[in-house]
Amino acid sequence: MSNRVEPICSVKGTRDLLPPDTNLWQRVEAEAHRVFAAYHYGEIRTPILEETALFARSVGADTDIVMKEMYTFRDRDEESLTLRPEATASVVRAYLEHSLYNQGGIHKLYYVGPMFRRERPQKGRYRQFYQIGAEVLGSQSPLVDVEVLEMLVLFLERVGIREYQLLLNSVGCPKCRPEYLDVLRQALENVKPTMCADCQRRAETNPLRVLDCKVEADQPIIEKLPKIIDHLDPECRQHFDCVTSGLQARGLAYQVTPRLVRGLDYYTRTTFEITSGALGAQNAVVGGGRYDGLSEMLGGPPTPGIGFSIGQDRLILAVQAAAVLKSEAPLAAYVVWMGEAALAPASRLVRELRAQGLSVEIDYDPMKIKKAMGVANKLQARFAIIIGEGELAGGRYQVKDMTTGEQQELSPGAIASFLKGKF
RNA sequence: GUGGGUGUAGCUCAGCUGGUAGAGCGCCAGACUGUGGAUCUGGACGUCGCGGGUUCGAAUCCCGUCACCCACCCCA
Repeated sequence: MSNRVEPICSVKGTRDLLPPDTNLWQRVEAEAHRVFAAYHYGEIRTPILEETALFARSVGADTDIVMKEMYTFRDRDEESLTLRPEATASVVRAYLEHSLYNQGGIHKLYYVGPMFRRERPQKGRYRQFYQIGAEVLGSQSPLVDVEVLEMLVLFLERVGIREYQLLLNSVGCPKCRPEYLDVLRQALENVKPTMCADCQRRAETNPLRVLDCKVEADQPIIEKLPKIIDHLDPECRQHFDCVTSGLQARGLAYQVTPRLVRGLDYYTRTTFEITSGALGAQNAVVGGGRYDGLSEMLGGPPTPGIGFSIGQDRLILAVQAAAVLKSEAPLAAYVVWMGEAALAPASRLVRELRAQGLSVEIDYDPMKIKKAMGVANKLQARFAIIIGEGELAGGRYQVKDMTTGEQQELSPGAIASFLKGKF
């Protein structure tokens, strides 16, 4: 008798991804590799662990992410390390660390991997979540913004996402944003008392967040508040206009959303978000924008940048809702053998087929044919290959099409090419 | 960090006002000893999340606790 031991579960907000779901994850990632490569992006892989200061300096010391959501700990030598809550800071850090700016030109990089934020989990929100993101460093052209969005839209359509909205805004730059904030604060002074409690608080702590309020009664008030896109300086205004006209020229639909305010400090000018229905409250699938000052914040030379990150967990939810891609990993054949004498030839055939890249399964425990055919069916094998005494004697194996029920005899050497013709 | 909901078989869930557990699906076996998907028959499987309390008796009532889910917040 064994003593009962406490089972160990995955920690809160983390989860195991299992087949067949992982097949869908792989296909989404494969599509990202294809699309991004077509736009001439190269993959970057940065450490998951970074010095804490990297995020404090880039994301912003008084953002929610840095203040209360990071997994931060002291290493054995007392250094403060953090599990990355996002990847843009790491990408820029790597860009500077390897002096890529000295190579001239622009750098287009993308990444896929896990991020960590210690929030209360809910639908589409996990403590370990996955992002697929891309960054362009070294260009301040608004047409790069347009191209980034074009690539994003192509990717989403490739994975079967149709119902989405591209929300677009500009948050100005360190020159014009403070001026806007003054205007906004002044405007809020008058209407603040009529707004919800949260907004009254936000009006003090973070006026931009007021714009994001979802309380119905506050909407008419918010409508009348000054919009940042009406207070951009000439350069920012021109940049924004170039982005919108560029999107129009390429037939990309967008919606200017004055309320769209990104939560990270490093954003400048263009910001955007892509939302999808069927996602619950956490409906942002993609967030991104321009961050022209980030390099300097991290001690590098002035280097404009723009990027986005896709919430892969949320994307998968949306893909599943759209039901275009399904989780499936087709099995080409299941090999049924009867009698000890058939096992070795069956194993040889399986090895040959697999070496040809065909997905093939075999069980090594003896089974009655009825049972074995049941297994072939359960595994959804496209073909069952039957090898028994008669087949060994005749040198030809039975190959049964499990979808039609048709069966034919083939010599062992002919099976591989026959199957390959079917896939 | 705050609120609400849910924890019963591998999965989805039923179990009324307390009398110590059920269905469907799945799984195993047989009907059908070299051919799956259909049907029928039989079978295995539960610390009723965990701990405590009330009670002759708790899956059921009470308290606590943990986990998951959803929402707030924030964001991907």
